[in-house]
Amino acid sequence: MLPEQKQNLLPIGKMAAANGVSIATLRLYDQMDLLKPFYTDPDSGYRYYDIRQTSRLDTIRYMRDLDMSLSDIRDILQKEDLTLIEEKLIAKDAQIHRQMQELKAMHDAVERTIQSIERYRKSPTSGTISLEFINRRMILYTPCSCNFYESGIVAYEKIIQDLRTRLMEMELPQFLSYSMGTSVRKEDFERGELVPDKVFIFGDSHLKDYSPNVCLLESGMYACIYLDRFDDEIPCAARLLDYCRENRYTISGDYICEELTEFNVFDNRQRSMFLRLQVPITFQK
Amino acid sequence: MLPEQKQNLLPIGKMAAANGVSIATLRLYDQMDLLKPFYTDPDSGYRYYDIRQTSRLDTIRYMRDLDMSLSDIRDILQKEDLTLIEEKLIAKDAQIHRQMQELKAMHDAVERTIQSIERYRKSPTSGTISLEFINRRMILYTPCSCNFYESGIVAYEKIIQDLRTRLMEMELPQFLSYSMGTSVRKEDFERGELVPDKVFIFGDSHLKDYSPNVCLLESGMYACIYLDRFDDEIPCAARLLDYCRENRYTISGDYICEELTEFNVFDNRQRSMFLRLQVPITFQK
DNA sequence: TAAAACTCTAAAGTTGGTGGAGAGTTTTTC
DNA sequence: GAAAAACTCTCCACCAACTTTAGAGTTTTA
Repeated sequence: MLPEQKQNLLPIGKMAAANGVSIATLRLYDQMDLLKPFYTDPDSGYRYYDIRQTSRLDTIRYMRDLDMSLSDIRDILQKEDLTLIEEKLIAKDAQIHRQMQELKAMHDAVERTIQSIERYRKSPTSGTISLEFINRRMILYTPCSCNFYESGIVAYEKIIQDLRTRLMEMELPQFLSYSMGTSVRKEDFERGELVPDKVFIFGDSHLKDYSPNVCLLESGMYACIYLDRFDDEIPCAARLLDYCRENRYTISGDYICEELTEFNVFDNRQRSMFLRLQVPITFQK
Repeated sequence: MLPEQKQNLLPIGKMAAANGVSIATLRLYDQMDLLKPFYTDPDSGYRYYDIRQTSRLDTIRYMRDLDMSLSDIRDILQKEDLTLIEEKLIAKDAQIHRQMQELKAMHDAVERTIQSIERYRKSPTSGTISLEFINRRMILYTPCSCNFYESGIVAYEKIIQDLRTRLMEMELPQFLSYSMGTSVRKEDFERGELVPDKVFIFGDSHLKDYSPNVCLLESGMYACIYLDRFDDEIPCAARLLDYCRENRYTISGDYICEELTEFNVFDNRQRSMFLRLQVPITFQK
């Protein structure tokens, strides 16, 4: 090829710079038959592009930005079929929609986690008793067949495992960003016996669609006590019961142990967590 | 290790099933020091996990779902620093925000492209003259120093190249999904001389923030003629001018040649495009 | 004509996995 | 207690869409 014929042709570096892609990318596209240089010098192997090839490169980059695979793009470009392109674009649009929903869910999960870290940081010292208004909450539970207060942590973990599979079946992931809890029936708690009734996770509005094993905890005033070790639960629950009696509060529902994990960073859950034991109460008139 | 000590330990397959990950993934996490099995048999090399390690795995999966890299996750888990985790999460949240905006932009671009394909499909036959109301449009332009009607397509391509780099500098990608155009000043057009004034792309509302070289085309009635080849522009423009004169329309602004590319699938832009030549007009009272 | 700038090919690295081969180990079944 | 089934081991190759590097050759500029 004569030099004057090359005047409208761009060597690979110029072509790359003009289009904001790397030289290696252009070589890859050549190799993959996506964009062949207008002319390749048979002696030196140098690639020369026609300026007008930028429009095809545009198309490729456009589709790549839309996250289509190179082989898909090659197929589309080879077929030169407008209907096919339109179909792919419509499918892409649907996919973008889904991705946006996923991102929204991710955002919610991150927000929840950040809030829970904040909460952990500002949690009261162990032993603090408080009276709080707590909003309505949705829970997803597993009924408790064994008494893990007696049979130990391993039994508890097994039940959690059950909850976990339940969650996985629902395709409701991000187990982490929900906090967990256990409940004891009002009657048992009032007798001073911690017999576990349910193990559950607190969910958000997503949860309400999945009906089985989901229930509502009513909003209301709760007597609460904070602690930072599982081992202290039984004595603290007793203190809470005493507190309610001293103040003549009427216990109006089940006892709940809410497990606020800081962030499950460590291999054992024992460290870096705190618990908020709570009973709903009403006041005697 | 004695068999009874293994009773609370899960071999890799059970652990994988319980957490909805693959065996290979667990092995990878082991290798990458993300999650070491609680016990590894020194003879057989078999991995045994403690049930409680699921919480760490949760954390890893959570961060993976948030698209963090394994090495980032390892660093976070090693540091065990709550502040660091929170920082990362906040950064992640910001990134999710950006991604959502990107997706929005992608969606818009896809919509635009689909519309332009529809439009191409339903375009009138070449030579059709029409009177249309056209809405206000924003354009990003490059002033035209040379007359490509005379000096040919290569000069035109060079100007487009200039526009392209301008767009790239603005980090406004997806050149493809905007249609292009050229304009001729009213006075020149009325004299029947096509002297190019600007080369531009039509943008949407994004564009208005970037002030230099952006301008507005007012809404109004336009006399238009459709054609499907660049070569026909000059005679068609002449026909359009005649048409305006015959009907005693007053030309109220610059002549515009709008290049509606179907989709830049092919190496040369010539094929599969159509043009809409247009002049804004007012009616004599 | 030399130096600088550019380009070539080929191979390896990147990330977060998946899949397979061939060997060894545990558990189940008879 | 033996055989069969199920499980697990390591090591290696593979995926996409590049990026990076090495070592050699080519073109442009001074």
